[in-house]
Amino acid sequence: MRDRSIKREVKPMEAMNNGSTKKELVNKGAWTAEEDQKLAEVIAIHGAKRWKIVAAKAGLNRCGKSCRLRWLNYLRPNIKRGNISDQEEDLILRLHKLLGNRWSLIAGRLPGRTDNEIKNYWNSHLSKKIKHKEKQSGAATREGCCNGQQNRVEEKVNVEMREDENTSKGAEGSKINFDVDGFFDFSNESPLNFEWVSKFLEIDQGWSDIF
DNA sequence: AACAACCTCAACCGCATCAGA
DNA sequence: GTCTGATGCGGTTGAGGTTGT
Repeated sequence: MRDRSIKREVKPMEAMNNGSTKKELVNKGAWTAEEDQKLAEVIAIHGAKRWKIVAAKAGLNRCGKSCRLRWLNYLRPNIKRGNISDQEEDLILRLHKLLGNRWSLIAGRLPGRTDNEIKNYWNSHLSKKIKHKEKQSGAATREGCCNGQQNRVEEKVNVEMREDENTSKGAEGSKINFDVDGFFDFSNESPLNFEWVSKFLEIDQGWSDIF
């Protein structure tokens, strides 16, 4: 994977404002290696929370939000960078079908991947792939296939799942009682435990059977 | 070689939610 | 119960790289 963060020019707020007299000079734009190091050091001491304090302690003129994002998407240990495998791609597709654009939840199922990375991957690769597939299957529909209906069914599943979430997590109206947040609560789970995958695939298969 | 068009991805922005006072 | 600041999330932007002409 390319790392632009070092090559990119840092544009402090001052420069962005054309030298106008802003009280706060907040550093924006790409992070330098030096900033990364400072941030990592401060997080090692104070932990990865209270981002405003972390930002202040690091003395980087960065807002807490920016520090958090940098840590989560880049500096955090065990970050997997580079190509997304076919297996991971398949998983993303299935999870997206199930959850929609809930990138953080999807990322939670892919150890070492960040929500931002998955979101980017989806927008640049998978959404196009799907459009392409739809185009192909759309042609097939005209020849007698029922892909349009299939899409509607998928949409329906998503809607019903959202309703499940919004109501008492197990609404009566839906065909399957499925607690998304419960199911995707990973707090007590090892990231390498993939038992849930088969569980998920079972459910996925269940829907296929229903529709 | 030069330029334009397209692609990728790090980072920002705005909003929603949460937690503490 | 309300207010306020912190945090988290998804959408969007834009710099820089790549590819095509």
